[in-house]
Amino acid sequence: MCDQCNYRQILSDAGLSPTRHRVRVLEVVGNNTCPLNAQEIFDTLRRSHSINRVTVYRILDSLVDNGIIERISGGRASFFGLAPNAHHQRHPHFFCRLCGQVNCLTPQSVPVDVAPLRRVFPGIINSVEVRVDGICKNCLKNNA
Amino acid sequence: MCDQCNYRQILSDAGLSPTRHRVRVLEVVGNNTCPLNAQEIFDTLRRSHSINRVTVYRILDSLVDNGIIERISGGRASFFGLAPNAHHQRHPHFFCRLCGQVNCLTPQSVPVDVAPLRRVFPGIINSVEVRVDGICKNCLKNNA
DNA sequence: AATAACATGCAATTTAGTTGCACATTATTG
DNA sequence: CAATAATGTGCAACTAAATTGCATGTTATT
Repeated sequence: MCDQCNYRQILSDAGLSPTRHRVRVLEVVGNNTCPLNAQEIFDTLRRSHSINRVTVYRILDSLVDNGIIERISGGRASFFGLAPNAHHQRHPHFFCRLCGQVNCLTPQSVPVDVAPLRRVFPGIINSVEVRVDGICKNCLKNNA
Repeated sequence: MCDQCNYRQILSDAGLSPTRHRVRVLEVVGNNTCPLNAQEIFDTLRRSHSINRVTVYRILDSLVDNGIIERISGGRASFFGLAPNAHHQRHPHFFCRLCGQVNCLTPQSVPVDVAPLRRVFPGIINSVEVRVDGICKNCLKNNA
């Protein structure tokens, strides 16, 4: 979730022209409190605009490739949230295997230190995903 | 990779009868130096034995449910490796987005501390996955 | 205005995994 | 031991998620 990001600016800075669709996809991802999967993003967009499912997938791919958003794995689908940047610290995610929702955890909740790996790793490191799997509070209550 | 594990014993201890197929699936997963996906495990097995793809999926699911092996996400598929146990410390994995291989990193390379989360998390924590994405040494060389 | 480059839509396809049901094998009981 | 129950496996069909090829539309460059 971001109140400080200028999405058009972010796109332009990355060399992507701020087309209607790209801006809208980025708004949906950026304005949501938790990561969404491609279908949810598509469903949200189509409620108010005409857009194709494939276009959503392609835009999500390019936003990930440009480091604007990040892909988070959860169950069999990918979820998308704003990538770490000046306003957004990197943080881990929780995937509930019952309801399938992905939620953000605080950056402090699962501290990781990638520095040791960066010093010795002979390839390129693009991202580090920390994902906690289990059962969320709500599901625990509802299925008790 | 494990030289010290008695796979039949591990299965029995978990309450799973050590059928041919289960023992073989576990051998393939346990004897490999890096995690394999379901298709690779199936392809390896069918070279020497008659086995169905669905059976492989079902056995992998039950081994994961019983905490014998662990599921590691990489690209669009799941990969499988021995779960942490007496002989195998928990460790992070590296997913190369070019060749699609998953490799094990040393436990020390990306230290994580789940304790802070465990103290405050209101749900159930089943597993914590640390996955580094990027480009591996080989692909870096071959595509330079 | 012409052209090139990039973006989008649509249908078809692929990949990874799942389900339902029949048959086979193993375990349990009388 | 046979009878029965429980578990395991195979096969065909199905589903969800994502991708591809190609036509058309839009934007940028000369």
